[in-house]
Amino acid sequence: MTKTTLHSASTSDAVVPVHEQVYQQLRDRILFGGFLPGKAVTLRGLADDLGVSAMPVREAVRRLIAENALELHGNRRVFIPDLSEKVINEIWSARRLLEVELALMALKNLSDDDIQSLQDIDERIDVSLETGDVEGYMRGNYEFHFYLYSQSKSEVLIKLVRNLWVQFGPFMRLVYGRSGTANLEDQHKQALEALKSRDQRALRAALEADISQGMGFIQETICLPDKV
Amino acid sequence: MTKTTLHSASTSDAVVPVHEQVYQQLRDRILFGGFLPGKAVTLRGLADDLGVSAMPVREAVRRLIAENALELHGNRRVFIPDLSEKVINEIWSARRLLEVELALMALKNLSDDDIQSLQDIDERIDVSLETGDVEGYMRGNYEFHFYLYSQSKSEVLIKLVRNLWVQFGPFMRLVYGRSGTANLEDQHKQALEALKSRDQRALRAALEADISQGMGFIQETICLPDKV
DNA sequence: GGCAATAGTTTGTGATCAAATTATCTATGC
DNA sequence: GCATAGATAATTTGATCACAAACTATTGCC
Repeated sequence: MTKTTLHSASTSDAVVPVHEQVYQQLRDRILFGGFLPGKAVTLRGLADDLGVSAMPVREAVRRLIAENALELHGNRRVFIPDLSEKVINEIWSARRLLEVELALMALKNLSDDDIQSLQDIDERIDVSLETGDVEGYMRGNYEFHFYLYSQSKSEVLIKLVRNLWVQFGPFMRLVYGRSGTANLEDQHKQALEALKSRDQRALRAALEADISQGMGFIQETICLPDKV
Repeated sequence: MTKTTLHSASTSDAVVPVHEQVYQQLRDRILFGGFLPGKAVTLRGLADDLGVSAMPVREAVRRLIAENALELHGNRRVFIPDLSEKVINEIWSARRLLEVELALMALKNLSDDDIQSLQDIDERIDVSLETGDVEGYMRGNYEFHFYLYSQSKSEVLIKLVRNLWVQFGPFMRLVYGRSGTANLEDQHKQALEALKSRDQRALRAALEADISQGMGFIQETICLPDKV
């Protein structure tokens, strides 16, 4: 058990509430595979884990439930969602719909500096892939996609997409934890080429391939009967 | 096969927690125009208003903030969002993207009984339009759309769309409160015709017209300089 | 008379506590 | 040996309180 201590930053004058810090930490852990799908969490357990009282955890958890990052069952217990194949397919098509749209919108606003930034992120992803750093890869992948999407300047759509990402986050870790990062093809290279040449059709194809790779892996893992 | 199962199927006598009831009431008020855009709400105020303590309100409000139905400012105060024209346009295009997709998916599963149910809802909408019952119209409109979308069986997309509706709910009331329901054309008639004839193209056109009418009204109202 | 400092009020935040609910463990009967 | 019922432990839920930040209105000063 890792006990993390939350302390207010002494240098920053902006006081960020504890429930906000708890929210960020929990969302990060969910997004990047800190929890296993289907596992139950308790308020007191999380509170002890994070070194805070139960109250801020309550608010953060309530928020994460609303964002589909956590699931509240009829028993009043909170779970990491264990998605069915059907739901995975729904997320898959929703991602295709929304993220392609976001990427195309972003392409219009994208500067050369932005492309360079994306390339930098992608190089860090390559390093993570080589060293087998699963969490590093997941963080890099998230950063790559949302850096691109942020250039669309469409905060509304971005929030919806983030809503999807927190749902399959725990599964991504499962997939990579099982099959490793070795046989992962970096689909971002083609996306970068499409961005450089301002090719909408190629960008759409690259993104759909990238999404299909990720969600396809998840779908295969779901169908396996064995559990960890 | 003996008596009752202990742990799983005890949903019959489901006791609904107070924070859940508060959430539903507040969401309804937001969806159907019970609050004005830009207005601040207070936890104690809402608690007194609903006749409950502050704690359940805190949880419900935190949840609504996560769903973009309420807005948490840096002052830590909670507001009904006052959307800019830019955000309205983002919601507009997001609605077009998602709701057309949902309607087309629903069309595949739609039975004749479903179409009859939609027609019944639409007749109630007509009554509301004639009597100038703004809230009745808004509830009927919501019911019509989400009955249709529910037949898509895509819970994930539906949640995303509901996330959009709570955002423009307060503005709809502003629009209809200002211009009345008299000059509202019922766009659902064309949608119903398209559903009956299973015409995808016509359905898309009808839905886009319906969405454009609503969001167009909002956009016009936004641009007006006067405030209530 | 206008502006800034200040006191009083309001409000969100976090902690603590009691009651209700659910899960887990244990013992008992068949 | 297995299932069921009761007892115990763990957890959520809702209420209350203390505190700090923010807002309002007043007062005092130039």
